[in-house]
Amino acid sequence: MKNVTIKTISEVTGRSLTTVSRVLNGSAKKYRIKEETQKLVLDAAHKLNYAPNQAAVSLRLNRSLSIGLVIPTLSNPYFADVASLVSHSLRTKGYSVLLMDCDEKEAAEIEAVRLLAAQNVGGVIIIPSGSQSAHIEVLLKRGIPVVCIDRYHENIPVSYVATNHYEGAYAMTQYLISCGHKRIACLQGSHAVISNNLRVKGYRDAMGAGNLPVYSVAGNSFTRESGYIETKLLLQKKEKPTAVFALSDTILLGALKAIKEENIKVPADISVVTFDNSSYLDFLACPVTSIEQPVGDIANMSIKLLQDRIKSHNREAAEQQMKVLINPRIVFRQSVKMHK
Amino acid sequence: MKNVTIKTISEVTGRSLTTVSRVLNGSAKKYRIKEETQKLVLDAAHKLNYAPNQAAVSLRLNRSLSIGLVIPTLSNPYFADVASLVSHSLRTKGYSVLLMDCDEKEAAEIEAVRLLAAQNVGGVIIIPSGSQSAHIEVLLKRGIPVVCIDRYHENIPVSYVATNHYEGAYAMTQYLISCGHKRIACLQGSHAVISNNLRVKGYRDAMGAGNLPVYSVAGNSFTRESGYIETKLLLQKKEKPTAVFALSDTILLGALKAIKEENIKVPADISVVTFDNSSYLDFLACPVTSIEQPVGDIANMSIKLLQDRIKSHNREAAEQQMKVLINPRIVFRQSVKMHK
DNA sequence: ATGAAAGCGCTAACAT
DNA sequence: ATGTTAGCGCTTTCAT
Repeated sequence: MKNVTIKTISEVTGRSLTTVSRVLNGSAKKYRIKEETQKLVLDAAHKLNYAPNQAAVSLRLNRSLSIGLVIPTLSNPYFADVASLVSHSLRTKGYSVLLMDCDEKEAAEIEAVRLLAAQNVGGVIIIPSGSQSAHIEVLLKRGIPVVCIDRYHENIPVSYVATNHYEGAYAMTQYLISCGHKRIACLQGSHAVISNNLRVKGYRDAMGAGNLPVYSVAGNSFTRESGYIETKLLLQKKEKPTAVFALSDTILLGALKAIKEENIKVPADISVVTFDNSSYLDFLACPVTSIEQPVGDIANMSIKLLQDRIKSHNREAAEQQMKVLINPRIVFRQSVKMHK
Repeated sequence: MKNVTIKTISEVTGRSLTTVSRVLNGSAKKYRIKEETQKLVLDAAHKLNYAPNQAAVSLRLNRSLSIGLVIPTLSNPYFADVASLVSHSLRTKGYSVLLMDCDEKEAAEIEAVRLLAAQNVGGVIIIPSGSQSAHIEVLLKRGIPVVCIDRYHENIPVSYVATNHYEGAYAMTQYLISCGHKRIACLQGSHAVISNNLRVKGYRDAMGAGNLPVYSVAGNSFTRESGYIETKLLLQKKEKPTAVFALSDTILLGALKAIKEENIKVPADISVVTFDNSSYLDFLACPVTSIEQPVGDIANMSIKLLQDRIKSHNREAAEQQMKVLINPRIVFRQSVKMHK
C-alpha cells in the first residue's frame, strides 16, 4: 500500500499537480477551477483516502498547523482539565497538539520549548513550571506566539490568561475571618510560581485588613506530601489553627489525611478551605468550600488569544501582550464553621 | 533573525552540506570525518543555536520521531495518569508526542488516527474509545506500530497492555460475596469497550460461582452522571442492594452522591467498591476499597512494546502481536461491611 | 481555467 | 575523508 500523494491523484484524474493541489487545499475558487474538475479531484482524493503530508506542507510554508502544549504534569487534575479542553478545542480548529509533560521540572520545560521551536510550531500554550522566562522570550523573538495559562511572567511581554489568584485568596480569607477565625493557616505551593505567590499575598493582605497577625504560611510544593507534612506540624503547635486554607486541592488531600490521623473533625474542630474546586470535593467526608477556577473560560480565552496572534503573522503581533485575569467565585460547602 | 539551517553552517564553516549534515546527525564516524572538522561544525552549530528542521527530516526520511497518543479524555484522571507517564517517558527517549483527546467520541478517534497517519508518526499508543477497529488496522497495514492500553481489540493483530479486568472484577465480587453480600449491584461503563465487558463478565461469573443470581447490571457510560442516575434508580427498588460495585471511580462519585442524597450510610447501610484506585479514595467520607490499576507498569510495558516494533522497522514487526495482561490487586479500605 | 517548474531543509546514493 | 546531486510532497510564482 503505497502512500497516496497529490501526484497519485494527478495521475488518476489526469489533471496537473497544481490543479490538484489547489482543489485539495481549498484555493479552488481563487483560481476559478471548474466545478467539474473540483468534483473529479475531490472524489478521487476521497476514494483513495488521501491525507496531505504535513511534513511537506510545513516545510514548504515554513510554518505548521501544530501547537505546543506545555504542562507541568497531567497527573494534577486541574492541569489535566485544562489540557483536555485546550487540546480538544485546538483539534476542532484544525491544529494538532504537541504535548509536553514536564513532570514539574523547569529544566524539562526549557528543553521542551527548544524542541517546539525546532518543530516550527505555529504557537505555544504553556503553564510554566518555574520562574525562568528567557526561553519563552526566545519564542516571542522568533515570532512564535505564546499564551501562558494560570502562571505567567511579568518581566516579558507574554500574553496570559489566569484566574485572579490574588482576589480569590483575599476573598476566601476574608470569608474565614468573617466566620470568626483568627488563627488561619495558609498551606502554600511552589514559591517559584506567581499563582502561588499572589494567593499568599491575598491571604496576607486580607489578614492585615482584618487586623490579624499572619498565623502561618508553610510548604513549598503543590503536592499531597507537602500538605500532609505541614499540617502534621501545624497540629503539633500549642496554639492550633482554627482554619486551614490549602492553596490547591492536592495540598488539601494531604492536609485532610493529617487531620484524620490526629482525630480532629472537619468542620467541628477545624475549618478547611481550598483553591481549585475539583469535582471530588463534593464527595469528601466533609464537602470542602473552594475557589472555583473557570477552566472552560480560561481554555477558550487562551485559544482565542493565540489564534489572533497566529493569524496576523508577524513578530509584533506575537509580542503584543494581553493580560486576562478572570475573577473566580467561591463554591460554598460544609467545611467551614463559625468560630466561637 | 533568519532561520539557521545546515546551509548557514556550511557557509560559515566552509564545509559541504553533506559533511555538515553528517556531523550534525551523528553519522560522523561512519563516514570517518576528521575530528577537527567535526569540532568546527559542532561549534558553529552551537554558536548559532542550530536546531534541525523536523519537517524536512521527516519529509526526507518518510518517518518521524513523533508518537501519537490517543486518549478518550484527559478529564478522566486514570487516563490523565497514563498520558502523563507515557508522554513524559517518550520524551526522555527523544520522541515528541502528538496528543489526541477524543472527548470519548469514536468518530473523533477515527479522525485522530487518520491525522496521525498523515503526520507520518513513528508509532501510536491508544486507549480506544469504542469498538471499531478498522482504523487501527489501517495503521498496522501501513507499517505503523500500535499499542493499545487498557482497552483493546481481539479481532485484529494489535498489541496491547492492560489490567486483567476480568480477574480483578471476579476477585472483587468474590470478596463481597465472602462478606455475606447477595444483592450486589454492578454499575457499568460503556458497553462499547472490552474493559467494561470483561469486568461485567468477571462480576457475572463470580456471582454464578457463588450460586447467586445476577442482581443488577446497569449504566452505559464511565461518568458521574451515569453512576448517579443508576444508583438513584437502584435505591428506589423494594429489594435494595446491600453492596454496589462501581466499575470506575468516576461512576463511584456519582453513586456516592446518590447514596448521600438518600441518607444511606456507607458502609453501615450499604457497602461500596470500585475499579481504578484513584488517589482521592483515601479521603472520601468513607475510604473506598478499590482495584488498583498498575499505571506505571502499564505505561512502561506499552512503551517498550512500541519501541521494539519501531526499531525493527518493517510491517511484519508492526503486526507482531503481544498481549500483556497485568494482574491487579485489591486495596482494602473501610467501605465494605460484613452483611448479617 | 490550468500547467510547468522552482524550491523549502534535509539525507543518501554515487562520485572522487 | 569529503563533495555533488537528486528528490521527499507540497505550494506558488509565472506562463499560457
